[in-house]
Amino acid sequence: MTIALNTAQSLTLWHDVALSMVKDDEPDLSVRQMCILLTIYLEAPPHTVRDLAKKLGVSKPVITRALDSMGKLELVTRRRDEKDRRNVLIQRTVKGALYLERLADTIGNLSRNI
Amino acid sequence: MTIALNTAQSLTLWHDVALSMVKDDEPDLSVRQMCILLTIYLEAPPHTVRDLAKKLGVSKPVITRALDSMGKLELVTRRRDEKDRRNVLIQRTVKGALYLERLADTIGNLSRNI
DNA sequence: TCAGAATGATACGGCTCCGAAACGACCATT
DNA sequence: AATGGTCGTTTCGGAGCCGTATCATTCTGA
Repeated sequence: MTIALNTAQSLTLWHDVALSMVKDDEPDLSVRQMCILLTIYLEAPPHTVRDLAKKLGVSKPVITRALDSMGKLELVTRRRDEKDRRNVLIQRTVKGALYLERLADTIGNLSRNI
Repeated sequence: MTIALNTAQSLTLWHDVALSMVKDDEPDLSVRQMCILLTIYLEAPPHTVRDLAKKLGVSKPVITRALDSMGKLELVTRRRDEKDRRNVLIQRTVKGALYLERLADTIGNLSRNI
């Protein structure tokens, strides 16, 4: 199935979703944080700091700090890789999955009305 | 025409667009800034600080500061309302229109591939 | 005309984030 | 065991944004 949004539909959808994110109580994630979170949940593990930095084209500290913030919100967790203890494996959480499920619901519902 | 995105489609689209925003050179707009910008361009004028604050459910300083930032990027302009000089009318710019046109293109193109 | 309301901007203290550089822990090779 | 490379984190100064409270300007209506 192919979906194609025209200009007005694209912007309206983006606006409506952004508005719902602004209006709910939870603190807004930055575009970078959202991008990291979605990568972790959409792509197959394992996820490491260096891989994410490369995928997003940002520096490693950006990833570390974003994981700190989202870790406080319990949207992601970190664990040492026992096979190679230099690596940190980034993992999903129940709260993160629910957060993105809600986001998908919002997008899906709003996409129905444009 | 009705469009309905399922969960995976919604999140993939959001991820892809966020990634393209992160990767381009321009500084990322916050969710609030984006929401304000889209409101200005999608809804009919006039737009005032207090109206935008009410629509987004945020305080007036949030709007003032977002307009400052986006004004520096030349995405919006402000002008005094001569009929009631307490009001400030927020206006579109060529640069802002082009910015959103590009965003809509990105969304439209990425929506075609999911 | 003048007190009060309305509007947008600013001051303040606090928090987050940024990019670049340096760091400690760990691994691989010899 | 030593060395060089890899990985994630931390540090540093600087910049941006937040919410609350307050401000100056402008309008309104008794």
